[in-house]
Amino acid sequence: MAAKENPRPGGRSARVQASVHQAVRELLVDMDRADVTIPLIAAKAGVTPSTIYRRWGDLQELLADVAVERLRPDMQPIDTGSGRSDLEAWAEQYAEEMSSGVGREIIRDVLAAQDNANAAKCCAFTREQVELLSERALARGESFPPVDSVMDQVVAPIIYRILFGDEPTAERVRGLVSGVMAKDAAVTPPPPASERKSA
Amino acid sequence: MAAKENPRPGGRSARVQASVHQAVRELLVDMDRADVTIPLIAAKAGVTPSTIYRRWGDLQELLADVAVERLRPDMQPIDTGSGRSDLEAWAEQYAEEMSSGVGREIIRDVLAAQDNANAAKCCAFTREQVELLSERALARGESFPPVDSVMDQVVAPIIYRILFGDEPTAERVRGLVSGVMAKDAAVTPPPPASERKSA
DNA sequence: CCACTAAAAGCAAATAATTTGCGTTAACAG
DNA sequence: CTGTTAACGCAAATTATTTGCTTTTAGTGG
Repeated sequence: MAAKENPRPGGRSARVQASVHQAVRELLVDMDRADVTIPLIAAKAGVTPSTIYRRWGDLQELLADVAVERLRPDMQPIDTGSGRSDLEAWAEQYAEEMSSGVGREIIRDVLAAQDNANAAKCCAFTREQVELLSERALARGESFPPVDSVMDQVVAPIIYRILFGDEPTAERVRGLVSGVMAKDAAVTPPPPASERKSA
Repeated sequence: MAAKENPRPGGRSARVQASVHQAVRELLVDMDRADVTIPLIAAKAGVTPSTIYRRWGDLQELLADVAVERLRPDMQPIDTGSGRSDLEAWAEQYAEEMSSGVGREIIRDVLAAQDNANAAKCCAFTREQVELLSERALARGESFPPVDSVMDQVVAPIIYRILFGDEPTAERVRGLVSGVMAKDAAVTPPPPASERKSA
């Protein structure tokens, strides 16, 4: 049971949550993850440890809660003109962010928690980004592989390699993209095309 | 720093390790993971807690150490007659084992540890199995996709889905296999073929 | 605007886990 | 067989976690 979304969204409760989250983020900047403890976080956030224990349960849940926020995409994928190069650009940036030291730790924090709601959420964030790319491409009248295929054949391999100790290079990422474009573009040829203007 | 491979393989040290591992496995059978503690394990294993702390560092490392052993393949992939159906059979079984409750927990334990040597090891186990399938197929004179492709396009999506909260169905697994066979079989057409008999 | 209610926070005592110093055991080398 | 040292056991010291109770305060209805 991680922190609920909005048990009491007003005032104090929200302030405590924000303060604790910020304390965690700040501590993680210049400390090893293994040295971060709940009493430490509590002291820095100006709350009592029992508040954190009652609300988050344990350190892993708290870290997962903080981590998932950092995984929330902060901007739209850049528009490069074509679906394929949009996907390439997005995937390369995604791989780079995720394979950085910070990225790896964030992923690990999300996955280490008992509660996998956070993991699902983080996966959903990624999927939304891919859906956005897809919609953009289809709106242009281009073909684009099914979102599931992109998740399976581009996102999954990137994350798998990161988790299991290997770093995906930009070149390899391009290879993944090229694989999914080659295979599934044929499966989904220009569908409805433009659906609002030329009706 | 997880337990070293063989710091002093003889007698006592090995006995302690075996005893601790077994205690962990037994406890995990009928307890929630969140309730398993090091003092508990120590008591069951008949060692003092400080021994465990000194050797493994913390609970997560110990769990990861135990988990990776359970991930070691215990048998050869079954031989069904063709590379494709071998891969299909293997992948389905792999997906099933990994997506069971136990399987998920094991994967999580491996990934949650700071030390990612265990994760790498577990990935290597899987890769070895795939390599075995590949060698078998090539020895038969069949084509078979590159091992990396299978890891990226079959293994990675299975694990990704499991980790992020979604269960890969047998049908989907077959789809993944069929994807990798279709795409990469062409890239690797019957190579050396049979290399020992007809030379 | 003023109670009322209950969720969330604070505080402090009790319990449990972790760390650490030091003496002991036992694997391995010579 | 003896010396050396890694690994273990024990127990005290430290630190983290849980818990009962009190206080604060957001949300609600008079």
